[in-house]
Amino acid sequence: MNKETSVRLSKYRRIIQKLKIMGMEKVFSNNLGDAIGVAPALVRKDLSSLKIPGHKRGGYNIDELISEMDTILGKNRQMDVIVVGCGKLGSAIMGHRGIYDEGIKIVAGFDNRPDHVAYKGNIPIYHINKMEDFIRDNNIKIAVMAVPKFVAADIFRIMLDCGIQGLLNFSPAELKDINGKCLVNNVNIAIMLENLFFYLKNQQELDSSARLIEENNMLM
Amino acid sequence: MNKETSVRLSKYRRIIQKLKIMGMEKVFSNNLGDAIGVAPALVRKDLSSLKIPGHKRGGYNIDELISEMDTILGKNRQMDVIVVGCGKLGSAIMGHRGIYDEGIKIVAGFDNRPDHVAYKGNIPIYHINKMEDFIRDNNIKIAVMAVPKFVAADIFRIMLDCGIQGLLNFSPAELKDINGKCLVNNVNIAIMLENLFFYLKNQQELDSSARLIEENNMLM
DNA sequence: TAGATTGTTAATCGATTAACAATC
DNA sequence: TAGATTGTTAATCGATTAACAATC
Repeated sequence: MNKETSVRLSKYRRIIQKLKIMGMEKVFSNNLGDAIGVAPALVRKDLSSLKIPGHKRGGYNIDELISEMDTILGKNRQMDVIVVGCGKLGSAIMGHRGIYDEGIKIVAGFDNRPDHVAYKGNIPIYHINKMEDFIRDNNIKIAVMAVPKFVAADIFRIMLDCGIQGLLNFSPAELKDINGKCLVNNVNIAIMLENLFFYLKNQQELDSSARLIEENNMLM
Repeated sequence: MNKETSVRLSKYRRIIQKLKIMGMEKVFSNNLGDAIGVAPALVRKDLSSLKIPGHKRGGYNIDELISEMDTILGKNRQMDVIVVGCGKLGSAIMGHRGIYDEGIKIVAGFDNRPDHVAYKGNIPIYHINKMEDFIRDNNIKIAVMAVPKFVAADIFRIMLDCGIQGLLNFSPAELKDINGKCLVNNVNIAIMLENLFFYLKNQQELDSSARLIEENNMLM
């Protein structure tokens, strides 16, 4: 299963959950396809690759679907993460409502000045030099990083050493594990904004040339 | 140009900038290809689609490249954005170093309680009901949203009305402009973390079955 | 039964890469 | 000149979709 497929599954799950809350009991591949904007055939393919059976003419049973998916996706296990770097951004993430709602638990924060962090809440904050032991002792697999650019690579190296396998990186440094043991999701806010500007600029150019063509056509 | 291409161009630009700082004067398609992990042919295709000429045997001139790209990508224009929702996350974004470094300027923040926001800095904070006029008066095209889930859709609608064309959305609501006038980048931290867990779980499964196959092979 | 929907195979599509002539 | 690199065309690849037999 590739990353795209995994993301699609998570979308299906979210939609099915909503349908269940609405009181529905079954769902068809075309419902799910419409909802996330893919062909029904792809939905069927995804589900059949997970060995989740549908019923000819009867679609997929929602309860069955949820329980199968939760098992396969590990959603009913504990999802513990740590936040490394508890400045403004790290603190904001620690208090982020959406994470809590999704059933993910932030079990600790780490900072080089644990007494000075902005975050006030129930998550313990430790000194960064406690991180390595904590990760090993608590078998943490996934971390969020929100540290200044110049320390990001060093901290990442330590994380790799103690077996972190997934990282959501908000620091402006582009991180990558060349050994492929750790999947990194770089969330570079500045680059994302820049890309919006780039894309927009380009669209405008396309628009204006489209307009020109349109005008030319009208002359002909 | 599609979004992927636009993202690639922005990566080229970043690398070229670094090469320039290192004192280099030219670069070849295979250098850029290696750096971002694509075939040199794709680099040449991208650049030639922008009408940036290379020199047979001489590669691409770095100064030429930067100035062409900056013009085409609009990097030398002013890049003004607003931040809507100045809670912890919005405030953190307003003070984010990476955005400043990239030359993007956050010109205003908006909140329903402008007197209570955590952010302390030089960016003016206005009441959310001033947003519409501000966007129109200052011709703002791109916004960052960091509001609670339940108000996201309403605020988005107002933004669309006053012509916002790009949105970086940190609220947990999945936003989309059905008319395609506004490109939305949904950054859902919880979903990103969840996907890391999903992907990881799946990898482990694959790993363990790979190990089984491996072991079986050794027996044969 | 007729109609609807799954599960799967073959066709399509778009994006990337390989290959190579042009040429510096 | 020989060698290297671009610019572009054709081939490849992977992912998505269309189509359809199976069957409830």
